[in-house]
Amino acid sequence: MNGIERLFKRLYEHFGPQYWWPAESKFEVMIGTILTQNVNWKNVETAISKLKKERIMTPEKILKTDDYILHGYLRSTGFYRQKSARLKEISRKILEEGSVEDFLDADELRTRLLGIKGIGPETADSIALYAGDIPIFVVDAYTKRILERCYGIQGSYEYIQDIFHKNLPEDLHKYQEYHALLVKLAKKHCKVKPICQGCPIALDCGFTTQKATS
DNA sequence: GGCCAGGTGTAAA
DNA sequence: TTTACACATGGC
Repeated sequence: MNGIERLFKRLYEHFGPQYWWPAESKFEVMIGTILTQNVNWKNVETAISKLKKERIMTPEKILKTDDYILHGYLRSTGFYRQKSARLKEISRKILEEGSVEDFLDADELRTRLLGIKGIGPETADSIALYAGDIPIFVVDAYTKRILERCYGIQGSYEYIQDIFHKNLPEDLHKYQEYHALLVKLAKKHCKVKPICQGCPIALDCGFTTQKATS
């Protein structure tokens, strides 16, 4: 068992399954991946609740909603002007394909997603993994932080992603759980400051018991 | 009051 | 190819 598999095993044994992505529909997953860009998930939940309460959690309704109104619903997620435009753009692309299912089932999902303004590698992979059921590893800021602290590994998005792809069997549910578990660990024990406080995973690294230096 | 949060696009070095 | 910056709100 390699280090990447060992890390997964320890995370899973400690935290248990996370059952990600937290959403009631594939479209809601897609909306969530865009709204959570560089923003606390709590702020995203507020906005998603409003979209559901107003019954506009569909591509058709999003497109029909006035920009000014949509801005109000998305305000808590920050960058709300950009994000309103991005939700409308992906809704438009979905309807061009027919439906959410058609959009997700068509060929070259990741490539098509990356062609949409406002969707970068992490958002594209999150949609592919959690809505498209395609086994591709999602790399986020938490993943990079944990790898750097625990293993001294740094690199581009693709470099980090390759490490997971090369060290894990291609397994949709394992990829889904692994990413969720990394987020769980980082939120609880791998904050920016203080670093790695009370990490329960006992990784083979020099940081797990180190106290904050500033 | 300052730091941080499940990024991305654009422009300049 | 890398770096700097804008985008913006809310929790702690």
